[in-house]
Amino acid sequence: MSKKITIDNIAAAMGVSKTTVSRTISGKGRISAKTRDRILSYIAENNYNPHALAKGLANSKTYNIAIVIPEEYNLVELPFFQKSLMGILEITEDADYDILLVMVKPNDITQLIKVITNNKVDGVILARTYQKDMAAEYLLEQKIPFVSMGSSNNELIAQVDNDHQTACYELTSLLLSQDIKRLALIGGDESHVVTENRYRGYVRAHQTNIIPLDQDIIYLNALYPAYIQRICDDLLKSRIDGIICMDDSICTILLSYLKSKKILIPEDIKIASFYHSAILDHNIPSITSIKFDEAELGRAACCKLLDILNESAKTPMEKPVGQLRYEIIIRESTTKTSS
Amino acid sequence: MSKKITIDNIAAAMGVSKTTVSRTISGKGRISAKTRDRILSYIAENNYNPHALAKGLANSKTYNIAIVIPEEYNLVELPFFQKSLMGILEITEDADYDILLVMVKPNDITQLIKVITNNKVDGVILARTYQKDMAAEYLLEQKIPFVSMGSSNNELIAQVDNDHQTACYELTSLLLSQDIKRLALIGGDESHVVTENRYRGYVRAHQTNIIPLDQDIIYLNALYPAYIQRICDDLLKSRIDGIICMDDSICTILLSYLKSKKILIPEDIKIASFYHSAILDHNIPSITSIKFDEAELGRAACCKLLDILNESAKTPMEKPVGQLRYEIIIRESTTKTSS
DNA sequence: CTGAAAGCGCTTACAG
DNA sequence: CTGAAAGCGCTTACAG
Repeated sequence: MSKKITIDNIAAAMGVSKTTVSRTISGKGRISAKTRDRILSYIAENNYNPHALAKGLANSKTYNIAIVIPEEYNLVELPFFQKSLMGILEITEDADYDILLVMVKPNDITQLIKVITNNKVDGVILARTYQKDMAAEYLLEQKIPFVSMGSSNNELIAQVDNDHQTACYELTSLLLSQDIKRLALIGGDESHVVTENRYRGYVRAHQTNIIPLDQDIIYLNALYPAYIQRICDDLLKSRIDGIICMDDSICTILLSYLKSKKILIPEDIKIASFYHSAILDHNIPSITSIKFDEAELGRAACCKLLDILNESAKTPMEKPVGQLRYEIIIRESTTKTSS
Repeated sequence: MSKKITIDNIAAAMGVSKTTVSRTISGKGRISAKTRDRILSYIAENNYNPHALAKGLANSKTYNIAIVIPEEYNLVELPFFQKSLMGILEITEDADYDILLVMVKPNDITQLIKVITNNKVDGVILARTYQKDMAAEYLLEQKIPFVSMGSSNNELIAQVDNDHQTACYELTSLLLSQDIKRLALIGGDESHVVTENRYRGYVRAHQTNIIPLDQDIIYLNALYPAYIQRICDDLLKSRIDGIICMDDSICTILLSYLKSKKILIPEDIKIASFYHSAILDHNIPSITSIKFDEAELGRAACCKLLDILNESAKTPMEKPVGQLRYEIIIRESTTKTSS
């Protein structure tokens, strides 16, 4: 189309200085209503758009936010990432910021460092937190504003999260109170803070319900199908009544394996899981699970970061994010059989 | 940490002009080996990193690529998007570019326009193509380099795709040759180019196998569960032998409904689908499906765009992307029952 | 209310 | 081989 129009062009066409043009655009400083309106209408007609780079260079901002995602999302089909990302995008739609995607590996945050040292972003959202989190440490050290989705043990880190501990507490209590006394737990990566939180909820529920905890039916780091199957073999020998899976990926593998072993659910064993995903809900029998609003989590994280970024300049309006809720969806897999 | 170091600082410290520093960094123009090495080692020690914005402003590049994803990914749990995104990120890791995420709605590409007019990106990857594609038309008109993942009917558009037509042709032929003569087809959004391509493969397979086509057992635009169930009711009356689903989302809904109707698979009806996802593979019975390498698709798209972006400057090296293959995974849902 | 000028950090003809 | 200078498009004290 027509040539890219700049603030200089406008100034020349209007017979004013570019200072004036810049000011009417930014709304800073007093401009006579008359010249302002003239300039504004000229801008509208010739549909001028500021050059983000130049603007950014002048006030050392990039108007970009990085979302850091672990490479492991490559392997699993969990919709968590996609849904929370959509929530983040909803927020940035109306903000001045755009989203830059950065992928990091377990012990390799070079991509994040690259993006930070090249000054490509103003702030960062961490899509997952680890007990010992290289990315978080680096950002803290560099004094880059960031918020993490998922809890961190470090209080210096701005964070948003669903209450996984209470969620797991409630789910566990619910099952224990249904006469499922020997309730196993299979969890994922122990280095994830979220794994620890769920574990704690499970423990707490046993204490409250005065049911002894059996460490032999608690398995963490169940990351590979083969290991999950071995766990399953062990559990079958342990005469358990039920199993809580910490995510739908674990649960899916478990379900296939149990079916191959002709174990009936819920007759022989009750099953419950985290994440109310399609794969669990369409399963026969459908699986009791905890449902989080991932998009809401993304929205909350993004709002929080925007608040931090604007804090210095504008009034710290700290939009209260509200408690992020969850829901326990009861399905066939934990329902008493009518026999 | 230490203050951000600039080209000016280096020049001062080294007693040379910033021209010289800039040149040794970019490698353009002749510099004496001696001063070059001095500067280079100084840079390494004080770990200097160029300011991307300033660099970009000077040579009017942003070093960003936009990935445009449709909002509808919000609704479905298809791992397609996530996997192809990971492929794209793999490529940009070693390139100078970063990935900016842009979400568009069916009839609203304002976010894309915003990113383009604000000069935030140098090129674009379209994650989905439509028969009439607002985004593609806009980019063509603005002369922004872009490539689409998925086929387009417009030859002016750089595109990468799996061969969905041949894939559907082969799958259909395979089933027809197994004595599944009345083979229904349930497809998604007709405005997607990919839907048309699969449909054509289905038709072509009937012609080749000299089996009459029955339009009454072909359903497109099966976008909502309720509609899919109604289709299913119709099909059950039509005495069909098998059904091909154009995606795993449709297939999942179909499977639940068929189970609720006590229809046995594969005994009563054979089922096959596109997308070899966990949900179909873990289903009992497991579902025959076509497997694509989504990460490879992302990689190919990204390489192609990088080629286009570099074409003007460097030598057009047009890395040949190679045919993107697919695989038909035969599972229980189409296997002859031994009765 | 308005403008001339310097500056953000880099690049690149042009002239030695 | 090297440098002074102008420029990318915007912002913002400073001075009217």
